[in-house]
Amino acid sequence: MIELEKDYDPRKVEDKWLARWLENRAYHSDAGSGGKPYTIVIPPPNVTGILHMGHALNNTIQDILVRRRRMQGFNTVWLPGTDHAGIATQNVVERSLATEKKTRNDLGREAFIGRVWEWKEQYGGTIINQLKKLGASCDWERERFTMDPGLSDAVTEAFVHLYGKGLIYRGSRIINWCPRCQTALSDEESEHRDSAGKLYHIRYPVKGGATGEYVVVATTRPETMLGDTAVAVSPDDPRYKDLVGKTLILPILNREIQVVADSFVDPAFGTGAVKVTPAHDPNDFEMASRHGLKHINILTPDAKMNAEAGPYAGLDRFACRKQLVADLEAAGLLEKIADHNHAVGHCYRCNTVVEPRLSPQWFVKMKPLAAPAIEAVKQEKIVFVPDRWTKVYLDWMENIRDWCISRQIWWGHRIPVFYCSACNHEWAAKGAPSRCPKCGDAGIRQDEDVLDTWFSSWLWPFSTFGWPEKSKDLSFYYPTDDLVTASEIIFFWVARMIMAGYEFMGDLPFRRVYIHGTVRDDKGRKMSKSLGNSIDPLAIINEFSADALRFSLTMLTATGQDVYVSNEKFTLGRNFGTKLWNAARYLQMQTKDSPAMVSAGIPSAEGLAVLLRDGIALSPDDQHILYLLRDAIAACDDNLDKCRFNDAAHVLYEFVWHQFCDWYVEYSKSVLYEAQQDRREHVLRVMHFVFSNVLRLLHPFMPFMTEELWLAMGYGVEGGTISAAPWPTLPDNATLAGYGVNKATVAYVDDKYDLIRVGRALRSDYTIQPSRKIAYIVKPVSPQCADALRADMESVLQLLRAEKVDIVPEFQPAKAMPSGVNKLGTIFMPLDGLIDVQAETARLTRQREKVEAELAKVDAKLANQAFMSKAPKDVVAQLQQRRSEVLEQVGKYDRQIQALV
RNA sequence: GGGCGGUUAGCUCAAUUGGCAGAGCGCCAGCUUUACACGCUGGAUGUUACAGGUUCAAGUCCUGUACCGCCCACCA
Repeated sequence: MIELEKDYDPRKVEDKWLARWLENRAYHSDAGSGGKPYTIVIPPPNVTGILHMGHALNNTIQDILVRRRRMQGFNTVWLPGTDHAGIATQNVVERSLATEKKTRNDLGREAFIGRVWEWKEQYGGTIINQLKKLGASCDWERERFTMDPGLSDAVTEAFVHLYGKGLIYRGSRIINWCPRCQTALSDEESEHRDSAGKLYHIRYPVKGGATGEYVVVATTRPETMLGDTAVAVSPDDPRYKDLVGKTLILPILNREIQVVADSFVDPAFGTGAVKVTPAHDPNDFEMASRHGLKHINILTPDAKMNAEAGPYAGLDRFACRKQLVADLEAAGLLEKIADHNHAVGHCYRCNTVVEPRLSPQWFVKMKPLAAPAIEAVKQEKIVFVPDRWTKVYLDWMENIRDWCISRQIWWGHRIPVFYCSACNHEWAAKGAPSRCPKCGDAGIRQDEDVLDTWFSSWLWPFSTFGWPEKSKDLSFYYPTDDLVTASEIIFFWVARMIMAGYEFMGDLPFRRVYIHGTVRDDKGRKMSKSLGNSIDPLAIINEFSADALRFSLTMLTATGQDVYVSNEKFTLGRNFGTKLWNAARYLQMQTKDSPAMVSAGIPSAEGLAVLLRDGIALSPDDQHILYLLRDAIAACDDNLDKCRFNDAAHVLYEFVWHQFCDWYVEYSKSVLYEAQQDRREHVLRVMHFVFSNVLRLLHPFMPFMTEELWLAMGYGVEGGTISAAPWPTLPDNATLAGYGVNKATVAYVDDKYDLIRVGRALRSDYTIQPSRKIAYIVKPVSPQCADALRADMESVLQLLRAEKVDIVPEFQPAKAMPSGVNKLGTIFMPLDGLIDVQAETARLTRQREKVEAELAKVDAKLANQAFMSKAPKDVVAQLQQRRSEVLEQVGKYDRQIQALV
């Protein structure tokens, strides 16, 4: 044993263990080196990221899963890494360039990418180090980065494969364009946000019509009219029947445009006439292809008006909107401006309003990839926890649209497509070809675009294990077991990984997806930098400890529900840690003279048998705590199996604090302080046995403190680790009985504790100083109870803090005496004339009223014939049992009140 | 517009399959009880959002309403 300091110093202990774990390669796994595999791949945080509460929760959950499996003997690997986060990282580096008054164009592509790598080398390890501080038991030797050579190779392989199958194509489509990042975004990367906009009603004069003959169109983006090539109306709209086919004059530009009929148009919305801007609206684009309309792009990449915008060329889109509206108004062509709330797309990286824009981009055909991924989930080969996400996933998958994978940025995997300038041949290839495979010309160039970051992430579960090589790791660790992530990322990542798994590996990427809630502030708002309401997990680690952070988060997060946190909430985990620490200290102090007793805490095949070495029978309290320990292990396992992490933590919290500390340790004091040596040692054994189990059960939740205590208590050896200790299992009921744990005794102890509570309440009601030892009298309900209590008197005295407790079966108090009723009997507190008759009458009357109310309730139920005939027997029996108890108590109170007057 | 989640003690949340509504924090009273005041003992606190329904029995199942939140969506 290593003596524990009075105060736990988490900074010292956590730093120490962190260093040792890394040094000892404590969490390294080798393929095939014993044990069935258990695999988790981390959702790779952005390399630009810093640890926030969402990460803390996400990784704590993964660590709980992984640490438990490791202790259960699985060959466990938790693979860490980071994501190159194309746009986000490029933005970060561009910002730092901006401080030097430079742009990426000043550097050129190659030099800029060099800068990004420099940045990555310098700051990219931040979040990994923060994960280590959290206690994440990743196999750090396996850390991967989505841009490292192996993964880049996987990306090219995947691209070439899909290209070869015709599942990747290039086409001009309306895509979401971020004018600030100057790149296309996928549909998922454009976040729709409700905003209070305007609906502008604009008059388009009819060519050759009378003065004042207009078609009025409604639009939220008036500046796009500069790109209009038609106006569409519903074919069934009587108002416009005669207009179809006619020509309108586009105001300002005086472009002649046709009126076309298209069933897309909803006659009930706006004016029933829609301006058609094929180059800046996906629906209009569709309409244009149906009617053979021209596309006129009016925007530059940074969302300024281009030459097509005539007088507005050069203006920013919003400035143009303002000017155009003013000009229309001056020309009498603005009918009205109505308020209109609608959702506007924003760039998920920089929050700029995205602009739908016609642009040549690369796409992946998703429908064929989706089919097996839908099947897998429908057949429950892959399950979502909580189950409701299954529907969200399936809805999205069944309506999946092609994925825009090209980005006009520099940081990322360059699209491996090459063009021959001699023969215009286009092909995809791995490596760096030097000649056109078709004509042999050396004049070739590679596509300028890079791939969407998620194009590398979707390969993560197998690219990290060496794919496309058929590595030993890959065959051993794949498919992975659990994926733990947040709901935001189901479409971005989870769904795509499932598709990639089937497409490239021919097998599912993971068996279970646990979706946890979002961490919010105490007002329910998402934590964000701009709101300034973030709680920094590292600040919590510094103020409390990593264990406290983890345990608190786990306790507070109901399965799949959002969690609201504030600084004070982390005292929960801190206080629990302190409790555990002090329990350990107490145990150590008591064990000083009997060091051998520690052996009961050392996991061994003997298990409980070690307790019985001296042939001493287990006391009722011993039996009780062992029984509850068994229950706690069972409940903890069950909850962890079901991803009910908060319930699992709660079971342990309750067991450790209230069962072990408040009752068992308190009981043990009488034995430890007063009993003879062999009984002392016996109790110490039970305590070490239980405590050792507790430490192991808690290890996944609070790895640092449990590791420290494991060594300090002497359950482990110097240089060892609790993660190598076996996960607790306890014998079933029958075996437990074989060790002398008797279920009836356990039930008796529950009743005994209840009796003690009644006795304590008496003392409290009469404000008797705790230091004053009371002599109680118990009138037992039966001779068996009397025997049990007599045999168990040491425990009763200790827990009741009583001087003595007389068991008097025939006790009839001669005078009024405070008392309380319990299953085992009535407990009296003789006070030697101190009783205040009035106060006591009031107290008893109050208590009687309570019991009587319950009696009335129970009686009403029992009188209900329908209930009696239809309710199951055990429910009725339970109620009848309760009735007799309550009835008896009412009678007791009556008699006591009687005695007072 | 479609979908999902939530509404339970002062606060934050639990409550597997319908079967005596719980915990933490806070609150009240008492405590230098020799591990722990980050503690111990005792205590108070509920029209389970609302309105109906099913059932012997509803926080739990069904129908509807209100409010809060999230996700998806091509009504310009």
